[in-house]
Amino acid sequence: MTTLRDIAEALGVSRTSVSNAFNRPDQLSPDLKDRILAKAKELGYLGPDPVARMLRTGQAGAIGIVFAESLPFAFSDPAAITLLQGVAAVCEPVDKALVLLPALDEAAAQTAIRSAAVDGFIVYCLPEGSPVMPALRERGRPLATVDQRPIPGIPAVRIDDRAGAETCARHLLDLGHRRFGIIAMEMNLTSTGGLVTGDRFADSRFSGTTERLRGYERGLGRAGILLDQVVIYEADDPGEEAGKTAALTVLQQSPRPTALLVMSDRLAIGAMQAAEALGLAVPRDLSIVGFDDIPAAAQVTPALTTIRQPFFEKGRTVAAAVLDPAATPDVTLFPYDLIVRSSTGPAPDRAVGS
Amino acid sequence: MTTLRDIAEALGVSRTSVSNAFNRPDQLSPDLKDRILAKAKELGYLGPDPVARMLRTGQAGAIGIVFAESLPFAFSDPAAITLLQGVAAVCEPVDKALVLLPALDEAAAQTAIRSAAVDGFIVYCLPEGSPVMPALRERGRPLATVDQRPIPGIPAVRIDDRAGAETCARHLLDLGHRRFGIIAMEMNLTSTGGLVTGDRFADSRFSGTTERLRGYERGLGRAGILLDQVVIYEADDPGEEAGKTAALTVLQQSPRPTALLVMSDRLAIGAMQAAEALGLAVPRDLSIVGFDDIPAAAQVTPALTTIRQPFFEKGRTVAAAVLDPAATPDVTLFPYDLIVRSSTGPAPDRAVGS
DNA sequence: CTGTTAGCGCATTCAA
DNA sequence: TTGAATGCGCTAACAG
Repeated sequence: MTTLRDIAEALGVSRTSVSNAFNRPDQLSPDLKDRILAKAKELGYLGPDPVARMLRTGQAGAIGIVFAESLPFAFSDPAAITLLQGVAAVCEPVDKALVLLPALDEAAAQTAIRSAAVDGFIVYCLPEGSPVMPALRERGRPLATVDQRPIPGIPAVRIDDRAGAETCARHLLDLGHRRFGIIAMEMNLTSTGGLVTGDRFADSRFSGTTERLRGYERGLGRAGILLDQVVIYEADDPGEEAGKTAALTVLQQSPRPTALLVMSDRLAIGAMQAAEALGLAVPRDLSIVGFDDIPAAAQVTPALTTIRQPFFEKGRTVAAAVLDPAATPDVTLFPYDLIVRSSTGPAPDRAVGS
Repeated sequence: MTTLRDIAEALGVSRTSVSNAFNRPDQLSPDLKDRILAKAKELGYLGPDPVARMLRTGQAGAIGIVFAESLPFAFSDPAAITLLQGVAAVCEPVDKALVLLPALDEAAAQTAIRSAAVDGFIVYCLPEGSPVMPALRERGRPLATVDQRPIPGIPAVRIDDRAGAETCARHLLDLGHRRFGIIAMEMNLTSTGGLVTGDRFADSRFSGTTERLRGYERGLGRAGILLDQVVIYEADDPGEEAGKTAALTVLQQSPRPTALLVMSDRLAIGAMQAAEALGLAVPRDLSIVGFDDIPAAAQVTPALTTIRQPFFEKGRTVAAAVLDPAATPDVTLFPYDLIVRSSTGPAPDRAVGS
C-alpha cells in the first residue's frame, strides 16, 4: 500500500507538501502540486487515508443514529423514515454522513456503538433502562434523544404524547362514544402481546406507550370511564398485521366497543382491516382514531382521524441538537394536532337513543 | 483526554494489558483486569478509541451506500427503502454499520466518499458518467452497483429492465390498445421534464430510464407502432406529483391515448390521480401499467398492474457482494414478474369495434 | 512556499 | 500471563 511518505520520498519532498497537495492545493506552487499528483497516480496512491485523518483531526464527519429495532424493521416505519429525512436534511448541508446503528441485539449494539466513528449520536425511541444508553454515554460524544423518556442533561425532542392521547379520547367522547377498546403499542422489546389490564403498563419500557395510555385514561376519566372498563390489547409488533390481530380480538368482546383508541396509525390501519373483515362499517358501526399521521393515514379509505406530529421537524431538531449541543434546550416539545377525517363519527348507540 | 497509556502508567502496567482488559478480557488475570477497569473508570477513560483502532486494524466496521439523490429524497422512494432493508438484513448479522452517502452535489459527494470510514461501497442508481464513480474507485475498496449500468469488473445487480418494459407493452397490446402514452422517469439529474421524442433518450444518463424506454419500443414494435407515434413525457422528478403533471399533459393530446406505459409505480399513481381529475375511469377509459411493484401499488384503487422486482433480495445480494467481492459474479440478474391487477383492461375502441 | 518535528491512540508481534 | 517495542498514515505547528 502506497502512503503519503512513499510519494514524498520518491519525489524528495516533505510529507507535508504531499498532504497539502491533496488538502490545500493552493498552499503549494502549481508546479510542485502537479508533480506530486502525477507521482501519486503513478504509484497508485489512493489518496489520504480517511481513518488516519480522523485520528489526527479528531473529526469523524458523520453522525450516528441508533434505532431500538433492527434496521429492516426500522425502515418499515414511516414515522422513522420521515424523521430520518429531517435528520438528513440538516446533516447533508454540513457534510456529515449518517451512520445507522441497530440496537435490537443489545450486546451487539454496545459493540457497534463503541466502535462507530461518529461525532455524535441521535437516539431514537430506545426503551427505558436499555443498556445501550450507558454505552452511548461512555462514548463521551454529543447525544440527543427523540421520542423517548427525556434523560436529564441530554437534549430531548418529542411531543406531549399524553396530551395528544387525551385529545383523542375526548374527541370520541364528544361524539357520544362510551364503550371503548384500546390497541396499544408494545410495552417493551420482547412483548408477546395480548389482552392486558391498564396496570400492566406500569412496567412499560416505551415512553410513548406509557404516555399515550395515561392520556387515554385521563381523557376517558372525564366521562367517569376507568381503564378497567375498557378492553386493552397490546400489539406484539408495530405493523399493520399486529393491529388487525389486536382489533379482531377487541371487536369480539361483548359488549362490542363502538370506538377504538389506537396508539399508532399503522396499528389503526390494521384495525380498519379487521373491522372490514368483521363486516363493521367505519365510522358508522365503529370509530377509529390513530396516532402520528403517517402519509398512509390520509390515503386509506375511510381516511383516518389521527394526531399529527411533525416528524420531519423533529428530525431536523435532534440533528441540530447533536451538531451543536451547547445551543440546545433540555427538552423541545413539538405541537401536535388532532386531524379529524372520516374514520370517526357519532356513536351508534346515540342514534337509537340508548 | 485519558488514553490507554494514562491508565497503564497510573497502574504501572503495560499498555498491552490495558488493551487486553478491554478487547480480550480472558487473556488476563481476573484480578489485573478488574484493577484496570476500575482505574479506567476512575480516570474517566472512554474506552478504546474506535478511530485509532480502525487505523491499527484496517477495519472500519461499516459499509457505505451512495445514493444519486439527496438523502431526504432517497428516503421518499419506497423502492430504495426496501432495498435498504435487504442491505441491512445482511449487514446487521455481521456487525457492519450502514453509512448513508448522498451524491446529489457531486463535489460534496466526492469529498464525502474520500473521507468515509467504510470497508466497501454499495452504489445505487448512479447516472452514467457521474464523477462520483471515479472517486469511488480511487478509494480502492470493494464496490458493487445496483440498478445502474454495469461497469466491467464491478459486481452489478439488477433486473432486465428492457425485457420487463417490453412485457408491459405486450400486455397492453394483447388487451387491444393501439394508442399509447409513455411517462418516463428522468433522463438525468437535472432534467426539467416535459414532452420529448424517443431519440432524446439516447442522451439518458439513467440506465433504468433508457432500458425501459427501449423495452417499450421493442414491445410496441411488435404491433408496428413506432415511438414517434406515441406521446412521451419525461417527468421532472420521481414523485407522484410529477406523474400527475405528466399524465395531465399526455391525456390532453388528441387522439387521447387509451393506455399509459409508466416507468415507475410512483409516477403511475400520480397518473391515476390525473385520470381521476380528468374524469377518466381506469381501466374502462384508460389502462395504466407501472413498474416496480412498490407496496402502494397493491393498495391504490384500482390496484396497479405493474412489474414486480425483488428489491429486498437485490439489497441482500449487493450487500453480500461488497462483503465478499471474490465470491460474486459480474452481474446478477434478478427475475421480474408482470402482476396484472385492476388498472389495465381491454381497449375502449375495441368494445365499439373500431 | 516548503520542510521539520511530533505525535493522534491503538493493537500486534515477540520475548520474557 | 505479562510487557517492550513498533508503527498504522496522517496533519498541525512552527521554522526556514
